[in-house]
Amino acid sequence: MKPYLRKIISKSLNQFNLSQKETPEIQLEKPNEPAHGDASSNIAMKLAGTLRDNPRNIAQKIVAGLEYDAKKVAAVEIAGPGFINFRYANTYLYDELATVLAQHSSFGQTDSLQGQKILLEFVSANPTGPLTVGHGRNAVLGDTIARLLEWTGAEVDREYYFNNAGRQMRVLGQSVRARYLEELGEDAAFPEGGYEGEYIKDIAHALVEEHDKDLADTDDISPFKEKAESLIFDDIRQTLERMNIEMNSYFNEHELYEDGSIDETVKTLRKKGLAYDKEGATWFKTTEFGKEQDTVLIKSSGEPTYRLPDIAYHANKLNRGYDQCIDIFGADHIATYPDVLSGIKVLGYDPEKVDVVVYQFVTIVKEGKPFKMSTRKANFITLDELMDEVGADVTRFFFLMRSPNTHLEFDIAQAKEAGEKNPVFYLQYAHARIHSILRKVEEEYDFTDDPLLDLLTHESEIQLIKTMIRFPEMIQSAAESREPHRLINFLNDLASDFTGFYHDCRILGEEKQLVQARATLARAVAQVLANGLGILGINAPEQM
RNA sequence: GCGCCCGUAGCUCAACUGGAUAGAGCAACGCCCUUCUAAGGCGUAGGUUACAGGUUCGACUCCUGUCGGGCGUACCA
Repeated sequence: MKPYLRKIISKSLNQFNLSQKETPEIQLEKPNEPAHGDASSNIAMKLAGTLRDNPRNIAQKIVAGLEYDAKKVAAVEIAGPGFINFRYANTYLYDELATVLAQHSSFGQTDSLQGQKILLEFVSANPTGPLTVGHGRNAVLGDTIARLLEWTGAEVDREYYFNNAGRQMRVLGQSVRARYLEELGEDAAFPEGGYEGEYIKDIAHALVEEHDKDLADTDDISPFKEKAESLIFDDIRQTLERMNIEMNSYFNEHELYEDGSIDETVKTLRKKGLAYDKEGATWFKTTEFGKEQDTVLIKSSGEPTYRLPDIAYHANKLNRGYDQCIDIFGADHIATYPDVLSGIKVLGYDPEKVDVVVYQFVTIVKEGKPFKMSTRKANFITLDELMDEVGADVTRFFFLMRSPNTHLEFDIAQAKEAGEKNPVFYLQYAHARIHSILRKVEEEYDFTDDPLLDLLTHESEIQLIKTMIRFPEMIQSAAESREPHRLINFLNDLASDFTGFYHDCRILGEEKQLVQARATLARAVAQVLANGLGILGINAPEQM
């Protein structure tokens, strides 16, 4: 509908003989006041400056020049300082309702990103411990954005990037070794800053079962490290699967060393004069890109910092032919990605193709107090524990409810009592309730003719249809802005409008044709709820 | 110190990216189950959108400053 309105407005604007430059973008929005119609344009106000005329006069002229199809638009009004308000015709609403049913499980899909290949990198937690509630926001956000992009036509690959070398993993190996020796009854000094979690003991135990005492005398920590990595990764994969997340690939940072791209990256940076040696380390001249200080790429120990492989990794991704690469980062990485963008630009790639979604931290509230998590200190709540308590649906919903850009407060106690009052149930309940009604309708009626949708004239029915048909537009905006919470807000509105309809309009027991029309409407709503919940990765049960 | 993000109802958060009278959910209070699921609905109360300026037809949204919180500013990831 909006494209149609834009078209007719644009046509009417021809009367002013505006140049390309003078023609503002025609914005249409849904007024929050129903009295202001179904769509509203501020175009007259935008033009007031260039046309040097009163906005209401301009609006008059635009409206006078509008040619529209009465089957789509019922009325056009001028209101307030110069808004042009459109009211949709019911025939248009019935057509759209029919479209929902015709497209069923694909209603809401668009082709705006058709042909685009996107690589979405997320989670990317190193295998040093189980996924915690802190990782949850990243995981769920990434997966849901991927789903949104798929609904707008893109082909999305989900990738998990990790690094199994370096100091962290060394300490992990040492921690496992200490627990291993401990279990064998030998004296073992636990490494300073080691990983204290119970899961380390489980790994050690597995090693004892597998190798008995054979590893006790070796100084090599790699068997400990490798076992830890493999068991922890098994656990991570399982957690992700439970959350309805499936990765297409796991990318080991190590590959970048093996294929020489790390060396290549440094070489190129040097050649461009953007990398140099100082005090035994290799530095990246980030001051050239507006940073206050240069940053270290390779430490004097010879070990690269994470920035270097990060740059090489992004080059690698773009090299694989993706039109766009999206990263999901926590706020703590905010300072690093400008360096990555600078780096790949130097390497000859288009930084515009890299998009970073930064989400703010999750504050865990436990027993009414903020709770600081640390994987190392074993101060954490795992995603598995959370899902044991509230299930995967609530877990996903909780992380998606809020804008990525705000701090998310996660109250453990509140999440636990979620069975009673969690908002996700409101959506699932509406869906289940519709199916319950539809089951009864099927039992009692046998329809042979097509439904007469124009019997749907009640205010609640019209309202419900209007909300429902905004679905594709919502997906579009949620995908573009990478803000899944918009979809949740929309589904809440839809469920709420359905409940209004449910109270105002009975289905069972009415005259047969009306039963059919209303059941058809209800079916369409259930379809949209199911599609929306599907994008969120949440179940849409037919019974609760 | 500097950079990024945030500050909206008692609490947790929305507000279609500059639109018309700032909305939900919890919590509080008062109603509504012989009618398709009360995991629901209706109503009441709750606000100087942190504060002070500015930009314009119009500001929660943009610009400047102040205060408060988070994150970063590492030869840690």
